[in-house]
Amino acid sequence: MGSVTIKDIAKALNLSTSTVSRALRDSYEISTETKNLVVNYAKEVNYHPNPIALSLKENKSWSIGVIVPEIANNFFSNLINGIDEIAHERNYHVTIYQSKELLEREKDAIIHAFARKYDGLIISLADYTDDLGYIKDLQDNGYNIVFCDRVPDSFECHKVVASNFKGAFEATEHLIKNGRKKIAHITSARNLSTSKERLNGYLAALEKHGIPKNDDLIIYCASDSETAFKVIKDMMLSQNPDAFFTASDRLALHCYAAINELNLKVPDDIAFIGFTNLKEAYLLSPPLTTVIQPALEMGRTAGDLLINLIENKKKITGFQNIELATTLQIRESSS
Amino acid sequence: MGSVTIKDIAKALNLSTSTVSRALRDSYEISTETKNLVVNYAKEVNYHPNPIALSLKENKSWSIGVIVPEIANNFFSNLINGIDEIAHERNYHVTIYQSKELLEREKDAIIHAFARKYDGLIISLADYTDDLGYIKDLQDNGYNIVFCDRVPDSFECHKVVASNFKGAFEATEHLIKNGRKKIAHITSARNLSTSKERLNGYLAALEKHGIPKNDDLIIYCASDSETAFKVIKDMMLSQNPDAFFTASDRLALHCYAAINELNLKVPDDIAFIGFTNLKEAYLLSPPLTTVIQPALEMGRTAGDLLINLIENKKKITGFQNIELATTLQIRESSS
DNA sequence: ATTATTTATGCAAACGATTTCGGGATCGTT
DNA sequence: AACGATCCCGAAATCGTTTGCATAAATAAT
Repeated sequence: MGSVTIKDIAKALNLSTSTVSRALRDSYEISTETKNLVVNYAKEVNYHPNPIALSLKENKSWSIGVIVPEIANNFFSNLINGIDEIAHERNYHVTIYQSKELLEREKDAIIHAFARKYDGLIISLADYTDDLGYIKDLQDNGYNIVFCDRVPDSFECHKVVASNFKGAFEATEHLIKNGRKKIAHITSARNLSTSKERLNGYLAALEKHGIPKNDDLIIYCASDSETAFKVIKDMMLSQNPDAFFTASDRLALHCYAAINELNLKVPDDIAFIGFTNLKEAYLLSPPLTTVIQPALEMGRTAGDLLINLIENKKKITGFQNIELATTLQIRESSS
Repeated sequence: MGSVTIKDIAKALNLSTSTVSRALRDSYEISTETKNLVVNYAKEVNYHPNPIALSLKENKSWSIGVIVPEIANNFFSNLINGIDEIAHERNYHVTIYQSKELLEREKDAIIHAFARKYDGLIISLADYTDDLGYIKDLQDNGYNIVFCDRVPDSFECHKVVASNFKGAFEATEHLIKNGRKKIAHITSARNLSTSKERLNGYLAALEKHGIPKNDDLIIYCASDSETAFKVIKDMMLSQNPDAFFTASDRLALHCYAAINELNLKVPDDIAFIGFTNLKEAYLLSPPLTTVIQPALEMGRTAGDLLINLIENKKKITGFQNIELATTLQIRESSS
């Protein structure tokens, strides 16, 4: 509870706090004798400098914040793992916030991180985030922010993303080449950068192969998971597509569940590709073909970029815009 | 960047910092006129009090730390969700640490949390944690710690756990009642409280039904995932059990993979029960029977307990020891 | 022997906020 | 008119640390 302070040491050793402080930081102005005295005593009483006092003084916390919609999601937890690895290597601590897809919580988190003097922030935006003005203000004020995965498109910023367009394009084309003609696309909230790009990739593949766009085959399922399952099932019944391309972990599971419930056979009745990082994709029945995002690597990249920005404000000019390749992992669900 | 401070407001309004502070905290000593003046101006310039300064003064951070072995794990991320919900309700922030099953990182995290004046800590211990002395010291010093899931057994402390013994007992008995005679148990590191209790539950069920213990059917697979798969496969080949009871999410997946690779049929060749919180358990083929831990509720309980301890040091006497019921979710893998 | 220089240390301000104490107005009561 | 009460407000200490400046003692240079 009552930790030892520099003042306690000073009193015990009959020195001033300044001397103690300098001795501990190995300043040249302190005699070796005194230094040893102080250092040994500090070790003995298990002294640790109070990081809060340091933060107050230095206006720096050696911590970065990470805001994701949801932790219990393979993609995001791997992303966090990547960030965490780098942060740990470079002596930073990570504080994780969950927005739960709620603007209110996202904003709270950002304000908290800023107020707490976190040295920077990595953000993956919530579903319906529209008012990004206050984030831009922060950024314009010199606060270090790196966006990751779900990024804003209304202003310039540092971004680390997966090749969503290309990934979606390849997945769709793979389905087409396997003879599928009526490919449904289940995606997340329409304003998300990831949704848009994946949709565009999907559409581009259709167009390339002369398949007309069919709006009935595209549905947006935002964060409300309860209705997602129902909506997907309804659309299967009404439209009877011969393939599915889903845009997230969450949606892939809902689709699988819907398919199960309707007793459809994959891939005979319907082919299936997810845009997921599910650890269990290969154990599903049949094993799920999926566009894999390099979540860990994205996290590492974003973490590295952010810390470079923090330590290095001068050298990096212009906004970084890093895209990492996805890979199409073909399994049985799409053949 | 340069946030507005109370000093800035005082200067701008020609008041003292004390007056500004009091006005913002709605003190009775300040005239409504002045209050309005200050409050409006503060809003206008977007003033937020510096939580670091507050922490320094109050020796309180309104934050709690959570240490788990791994975030990318359904059980732990749900646990965290529970903690997060309660913390949010009660105006605390949560900082998550991953120990990665490493003592070194666990210790770092604890020291960091303590130094940062986090108001308390929820810990789920790493694999091989043996030296718990320094944690006990902290606890004896009055630092608030609640252990959750993986708890120490060498000293008294606040605990929130699942009914591991009972859950394992019921699962094993269920297998026995379905005619299985040679039931293997795959579990985690032997020193973990959860491993011990689940093993005991398994053994108790065997004993009750007159099945002798067979050490060849029990294997410990600690955090090293790469060998786990191989070890499990070897044991299947050499021992040819007719059922599996695994003690964690991670191990359940390795087992499923091993079964797949050996082309065994579940449940005809081998029955299977996991002790898991896999979201996808019902989509595996066949759907996985599992002992479900109330992860979210455990998190909420631990969070609540911790915050009660923090705010309320007097009233709670003695160490709390809370056990929450597991439920056996029967699906096709065990019939 | 006197002055200059080095060596080792202490004092005090600063970071941003709260809070104890005290004091100057203003008002009412007698 | 005098006294007490009430109402507003400011000065200063405090939390733990760092750091510019001052100072004392010891040594070196003249």
